[in-house]
Amino acid sequence: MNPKFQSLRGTNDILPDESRIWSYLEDKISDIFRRFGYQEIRTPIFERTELFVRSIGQATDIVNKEMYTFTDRKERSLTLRPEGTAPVVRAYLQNQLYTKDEVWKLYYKGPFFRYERPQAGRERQFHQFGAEVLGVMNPAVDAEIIYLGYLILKSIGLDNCELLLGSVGCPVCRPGYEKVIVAEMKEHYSELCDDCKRRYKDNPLRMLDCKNDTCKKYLKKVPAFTENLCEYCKNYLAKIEELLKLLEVPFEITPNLVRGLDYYTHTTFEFIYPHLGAQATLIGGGRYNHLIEELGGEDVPACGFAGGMERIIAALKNEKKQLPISDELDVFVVHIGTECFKSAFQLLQKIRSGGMSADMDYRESSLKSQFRRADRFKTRYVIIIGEDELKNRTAKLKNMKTGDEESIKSDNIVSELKKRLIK
RNA sequence: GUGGCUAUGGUGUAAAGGUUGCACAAGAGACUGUGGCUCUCUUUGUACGGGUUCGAAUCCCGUUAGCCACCCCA
Repeated sequence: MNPKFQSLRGTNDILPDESRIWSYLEDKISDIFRRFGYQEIRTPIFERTELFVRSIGQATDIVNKEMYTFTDRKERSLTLRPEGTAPVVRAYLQNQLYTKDEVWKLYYKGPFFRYERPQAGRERQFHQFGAEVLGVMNPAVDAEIIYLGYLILKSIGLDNCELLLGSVGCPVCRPGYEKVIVAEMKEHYSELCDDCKRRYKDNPLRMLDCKNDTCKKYLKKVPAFTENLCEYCKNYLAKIEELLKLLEVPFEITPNLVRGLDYYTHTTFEFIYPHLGAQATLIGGGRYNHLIEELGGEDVPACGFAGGMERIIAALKNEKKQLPISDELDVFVVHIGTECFKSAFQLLQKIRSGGMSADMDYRESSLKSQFRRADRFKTRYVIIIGEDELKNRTAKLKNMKTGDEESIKSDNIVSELKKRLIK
């Protein structure tokens, strides 16, 4: 078959076999967020373009080439949200949440959009969940945010991820360190790759992330940022390390963990699942102390992370772990002959009203094919209504696991099923 | 955005320019009221649009989509 339409590049239909996994994970993740005291927030799918430009950073790849931006009928530039933090901060300011409480712990989940070349683990419409703590500057928050990510991954069976931890400094020490990089790289400028030449001017810190061999060679001589942090930042990072050790979360200090969004300050971290190819980051996050001010609020500190659903599911599949997903059907109603259809249909709805899952074949299929169907649906009990049963005002109840059959009075079917299925 | 690889029933795979075959899945039956196992039968395909050729799944071009690497990020 050649359908007239197909989904756009980088977008996917999540079919029942997959959506079962999605719902399971979403429930599990929401549950953990709630246990940690986070409340859900839902923000619109699109915002003014300027919000993302201001928050993510003019010079970043996301803003420069990866946004789904369009003009609406009033000639406003709008953008499909490429990430979750900026909208949350916007909502926090717009709704003046800070007047109701100094501290907010929020979580979200949903679709996000980036115009990139798709690849396994990278879609144009992808799905993230995330958490933000607004209003507290304390290493305990950073540590808890990291622990939260750790626990989510662990509780779904991904307990062998690597945690990378770093710091991008603060306005006190970052400019100084950028000078160190620039000074060190000055004499090699002509040999740098094109990207690094640009970064040299725009954002020297990003050079540390370069994969080019020549650049890497020279960058090795640059002292690690973790050695050049100001006393405050150094202490802050050390306290997070201390708390993570307390919580028995293994981590690795990465001197050059630079993230692609400009708003980060101090803490940055990433959970990596190494067997996933190039798209290995499952969860990424950090502290963003000046974003709220940048978007027009007071200077409120904040910290958060986001995790990628598609990647987590890919990792889970790679692990070949069985998820405890139940797709069993409680009851399948089998009918024989036109006469019995009505009673079967009525009974079906009664069973459902009684709180059990039930289905039937709406076609007049053979008994055999109805049973085959019941079997495929992993049915626990089959109810059979035929002419004999109709005459005697009874139905046959068959336990599909044991094969046992018994005859039951019509009036008692629902209660008998309940007795067996609902504990 | 750059480079490379790929596209055959619903799914997974064969056919080295000459009849699109197999397995699984799906449907019907093998007992005139009973599923899983077995057996039989049936349905369904060369991604789309051009070109080369007597003849194209096969060669060429374009489109679309997927994959891989770069880039970036969740």
